[in-house]
Amino acid sequence: MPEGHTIHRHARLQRRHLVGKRVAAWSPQGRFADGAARLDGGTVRDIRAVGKHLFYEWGTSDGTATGELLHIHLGLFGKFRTFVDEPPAPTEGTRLALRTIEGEDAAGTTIYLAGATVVDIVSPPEEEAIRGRLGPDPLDRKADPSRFVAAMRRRRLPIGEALLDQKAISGIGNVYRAEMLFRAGLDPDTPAADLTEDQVMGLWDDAVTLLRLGEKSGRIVTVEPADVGRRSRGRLPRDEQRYVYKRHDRPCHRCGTPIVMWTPRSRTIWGCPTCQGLARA
DNA sequence: TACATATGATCAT
DNA sequence: TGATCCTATGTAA
Repeated sequence: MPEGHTIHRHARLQRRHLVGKRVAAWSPQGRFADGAARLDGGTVRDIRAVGKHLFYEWGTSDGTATGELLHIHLGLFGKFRTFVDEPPAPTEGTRLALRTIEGEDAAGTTIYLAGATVVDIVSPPEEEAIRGRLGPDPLDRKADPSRFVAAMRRRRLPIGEALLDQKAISGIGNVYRAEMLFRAGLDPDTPAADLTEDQVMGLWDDAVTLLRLGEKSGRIVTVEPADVGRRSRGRLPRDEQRYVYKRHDRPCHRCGTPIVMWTPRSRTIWGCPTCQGLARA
C-alpha cells in the first residue's frame, strides 16, 4: 500500500534491522542478479525515504561508503515482506532478497521485495537528481511548504490532479488526495490557482497530519472519530476509516449524501456532492 | 484457469 | 488519451 507514509515507515522499520549490519543480497527471480551481486556482503549505512522513493546507502564489509545506493520505488504493486525468523521460500517474483549476516546462533532478518517499479543502484549525484525532481515531502520536517504553495499558484490544473504531481508535493497518492480534498471541503475540479494561499497551506498542514498518522499506524485512517460516532481512531470498521475513497454510493459520514466517483486521467476519485460542492454532480 | 483489481509513473501517439 | 510495466490476491467460471 505504497503512498509516502508507507515508504517512510518501511525506512524506519528496516533501519532497525539493517543499519550497521552486513547483509547477503541475491535475486531469487534473477532480474536483479547483477545488482544484488554488487550489494552482496556489504553493509547498510543508512536508509532514507523521500516522497515515494527509498535510498539505501551501501558500504563495504568494514562499513566504508562505496558510493553505491540501492534505489527502490514500489510503484503500484511493490511489496516488502520481512521475516525475523527462518523465512519461507521466496515467491517466484521476488526480485531482491536481503538477509542480515549474524553470529552463530542468530537467524538474522530477511527482507523480500517483489513487484517494485524501480530497483536499481544509483550514485550520490543520481540520488540528488531524483530529489531535485520532487516537491516538498510532508513527512520531511525540514520541507519548505512555500514551494508547494508556489507550484499551486501557477497551475490551471485541477487541484485533484495537482496533488498527485510528485514535483509539486511528494508522497501523496490516490487515497490521500481524495481524503484531503474531502476534509478541506474542496471540489477536486477546482483549478489549483483558484485556491487561496490559506487553502493551499491548509492542504499542506492536513497532509502533514494525515501522513504522520499513517506512518505511525501503517494504515490510512482519515475520519475524525466524532464523524462516525466514535471516541478514537482505533479499530474502526473498514467503511468508517475513510470519508470517500472507494465509498461510492455509500452515504457521506457527515451529511448522508451518496458519495460519487469519476475517473479523470485514469485515476478514479471520489467525493461528496454536498460537502465538497461538486460542480459536476 | 481466467480475470479483475490495486494506494504509481512513464512513454508513445 | 492509451498502452505498458511491475506482482499478488481474491473472485468468478
